[in-house]
Amino acid sequence: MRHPGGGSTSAGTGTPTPCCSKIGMKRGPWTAEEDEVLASFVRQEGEGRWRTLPKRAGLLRCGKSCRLRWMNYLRPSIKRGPIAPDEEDLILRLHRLLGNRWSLIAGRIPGRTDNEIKNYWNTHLSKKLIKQGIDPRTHKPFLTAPSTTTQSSPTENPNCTPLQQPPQVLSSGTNHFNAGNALGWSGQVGGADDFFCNDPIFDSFITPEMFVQHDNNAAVHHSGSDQILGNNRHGEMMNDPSFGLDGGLWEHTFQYYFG
DNA sequence: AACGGCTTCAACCGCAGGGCG
DNA sequence: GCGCCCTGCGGTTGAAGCCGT
Repeated sequence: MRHPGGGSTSAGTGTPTPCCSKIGMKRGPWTAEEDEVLASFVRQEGEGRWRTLPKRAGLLRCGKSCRLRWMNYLRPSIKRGPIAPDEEDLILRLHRLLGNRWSLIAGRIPGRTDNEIKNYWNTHLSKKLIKQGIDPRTHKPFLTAPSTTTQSSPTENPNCTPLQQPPQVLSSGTNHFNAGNALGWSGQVGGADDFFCNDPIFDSFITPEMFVQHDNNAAVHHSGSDQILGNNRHGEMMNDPSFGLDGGLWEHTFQYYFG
């Protein structure tokens, strides 16, 4: 979409970037024909080897673009349609827990992609929180409310107490979560009700069974290169060192909340 | 109907991390 | 240990669509 038909260059250098740098490489929105070629090829050959996939599939796209298109649009498990209220609620709570770790949040919401959730957050939820006088980065009330007219109660849920220390994972540039940071933060939460706001909807999503299921998924989907469909992200999460069983965030969270 | 501002979201960019020789 | 390659992630961009005038 961006710079359709143009080539990308490294910032300020004028040298082509490795991706999409070849002359004749197509950019911008995908056509239905390209979608069909990519989808049928991935169904046949499986995911992976994205770098060489365009050549093998006969697509004039870079591997990165193919991967993104598949992950965010063509995967059969992708759920279409608007974000449901319960999904929105879950996103809010997971974001408070995880910060801008969109892929992890998406891993907890079946059929939704990290890109979709990221977009939804930036276009809807962050604005909604700001309207309510809540800092979307910290999930705490603004010290000085941005708007005096629409100011509501400090939290959207009366049962929900703002966290005493939110995940400080927001910085400029690429942002990789720090497990120790997360643990330190979770360790300072006043209690289980603070952590998950004593919310039945959240409880219904985050259950002990989910962790068992995701662990199993991890074992299955990381057994080979054919990491297909949404469950891969769940497995990825459980394989994330930050979330590993040896003192990882989810382990601590699980024990903390479920005893 | 035409126009301009605003919003949405698909797609791209740059970087980090893991695997491998 | 080092460098290369590949994949995945989060941030950013801008075309397309929406909406008010």
